[in-house]
Amino acid sequence: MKQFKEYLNRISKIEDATFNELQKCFKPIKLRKNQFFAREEEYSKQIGFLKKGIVRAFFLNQEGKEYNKQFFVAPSIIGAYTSLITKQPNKIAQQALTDCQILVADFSKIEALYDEFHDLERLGRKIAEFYFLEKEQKEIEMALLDADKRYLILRERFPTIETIIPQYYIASYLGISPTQLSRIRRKMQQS
Amino acid sequence: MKQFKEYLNRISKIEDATFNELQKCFKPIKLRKNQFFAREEEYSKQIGFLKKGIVRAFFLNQEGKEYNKQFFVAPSIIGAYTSLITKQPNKIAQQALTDCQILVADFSKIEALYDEFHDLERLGRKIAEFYFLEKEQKEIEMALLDADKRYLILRERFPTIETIIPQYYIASYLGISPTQLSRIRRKMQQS
DNA sequence: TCGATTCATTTACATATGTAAACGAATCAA
DNA sequence: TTGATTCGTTTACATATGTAAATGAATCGA
Repeated sequence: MKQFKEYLNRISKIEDATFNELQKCFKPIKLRKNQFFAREEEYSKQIGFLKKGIVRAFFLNQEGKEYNKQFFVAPSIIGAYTSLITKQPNKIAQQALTDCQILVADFSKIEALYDEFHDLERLGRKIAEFYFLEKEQKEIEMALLDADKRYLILRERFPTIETIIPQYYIASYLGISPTQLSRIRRKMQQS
Repeated sequence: MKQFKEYLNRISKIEDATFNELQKCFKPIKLRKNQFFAREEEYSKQIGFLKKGIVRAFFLNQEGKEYNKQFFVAPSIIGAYTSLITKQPNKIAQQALTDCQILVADFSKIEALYDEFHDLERLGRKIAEFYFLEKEQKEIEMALLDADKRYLILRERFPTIETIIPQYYIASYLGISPTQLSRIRRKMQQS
């Protein structure tokens, strides 16, 4: 729990009393590689704090092909945020890419605490803002940079990720085919 | 101000006392077509409520070519949100595409009110969440749909927009060249 | 009214990228 | 150890899309 508290505190100061209430909502679980934290079509109820491991978020197009939207590398908050907020069916699956340790809570319980603890509401605001910033950052990268550069950025940001997950996941994250990623990798080796 | 209050109330209930304090921060301004609400490289200070008109958000790539990121159609909140949150220089310009009526406030004044008014903090959270949802929606559209379908969606969402702004702005929003948009339009006329 | 400007379209061409299939290396399980 | 499986790469080919330039229509200002 210490790791969790520090993680939250770095986002927004949280009082001890607040964290005490908050932590009561969370329980540790383990996820094996390839198990799911959130599934498509379900109404998501749970939010998690990823203590250890890597999780991918992905969705499927009409032909059933996967598009990897995001990688969560611990420490990170995970969960089908959009489904939790909108109470609509989840479009985005989240799956463990490695064995994971996670603290899990019912999101409704946390929402119920917002009324009582203003600093928790503030934390919620900061997290939403942070999610927004991440999205905008990716939007700009997708619009401004070609796949070569996005690949380099990904490798800088998560140097270990390539040793852990297959190339075709990375290609999908970059929005290109595995063939194209292979071409990019070859070109980069030559120079 | 009524329109503004109703707009906010639809996002999150706001008490009269809170709104009274809040509205003191805002002043009406007008923007002529092509004038800027936010500029690149500046440290943004102001947030706005767009009462009337259309504003585009865009940024430039290395060659100085514009990419239209978003269209704000009244009623809407505008402002360089990322710069306001991070206090970093703004990367995204916002420019009036039509004559506009806007309520403007110093963002720092609003942030100062967060401490006092819990319901305002909640509103801030909801707005951040809403921004996030919008971004995720666009991310999914960009990843899953080809330009043809994204074009149709844009036309459904803003039926008037094509009569107001040039095609090459729309092409840029869709992430394609004007040539390609023209090809798509021709194909759609034929069928 | 007339010339200039803006803008959508079109054409020709080059290129980037996807798809499908084959191949081979590495890994894994029996 | 061996056969199967997974996965990255490569090849061949088709196609989508960008760029550059020309054209023509519409609009605007003097």
